[in-house]
Amino acid sequence: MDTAKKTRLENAGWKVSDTKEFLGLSEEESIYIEMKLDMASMLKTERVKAGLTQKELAKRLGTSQPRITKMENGDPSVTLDLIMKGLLSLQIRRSEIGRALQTA
Amino acid sequence: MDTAKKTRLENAGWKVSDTKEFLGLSEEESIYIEMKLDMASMLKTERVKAGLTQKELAKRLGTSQPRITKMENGDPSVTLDLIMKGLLSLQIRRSEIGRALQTA
DNA sequence: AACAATTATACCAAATCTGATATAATTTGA
DNA sequence: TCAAATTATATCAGATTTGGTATAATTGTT
Repeated sequence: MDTAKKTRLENAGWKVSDTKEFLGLSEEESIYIEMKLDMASMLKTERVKAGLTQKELAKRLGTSQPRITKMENGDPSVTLDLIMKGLLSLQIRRSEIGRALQTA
Repeated sequence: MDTAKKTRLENAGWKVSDTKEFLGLSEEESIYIEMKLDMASMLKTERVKAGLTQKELAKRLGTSQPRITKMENGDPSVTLDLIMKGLLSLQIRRSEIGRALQTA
């Protein structure tokens, strides 16, 4: 089941409650995905806070701008590893990451 | 990161970037690796605490016992994603993971 | 010591992830 | 509005990660 279908349903007026219920994921799977999505949006927040464009962050990380888009949007083709490296390249401290994970 | 540590990591299978990049990114790289190693040993600690063998955890996670070994020992061929999934499969809460990241 | 149970190492094919490129869509500013 | 800047989508080859299997090493028990 894919994102396109979810979007289609939503555009048709369906209110899809949450990722877990929709995809029929296990509890662990959904927590994992939410963790990743939260870290992804943290990356975007912090990049903007730092006044950088995706292109600039891409250069700093040694990757391409399109990949930054994927990272920030929680694309499934992006690992938590890559997102963490992105956060660290923005000088976000490990303690901040931990706190975000804890409270999010 | 000093040369001894770099050598130690390389001998353990970690590929540390070349000198130029090494100078610029060493801090982030080492924090990332330490994060992963800490999560890895947390996985081992929690598995043992739960009274499970690697084989049992492997079955629960849908993988093989040898991969659990790699996960617990922080083998470079294991992503943070996989380690997180392991922790979650042990019913470790996200908040605990966050706290561990924060304080470790 | 001998045996069983557990953990670690080596290797592989298949699946997934990555950076790159091209280009489309959107946002921003004059 | 219009052009420039920024962000998003599509595609792909190469690299990395994955689960599986075989087996070696270690640990624990009698």
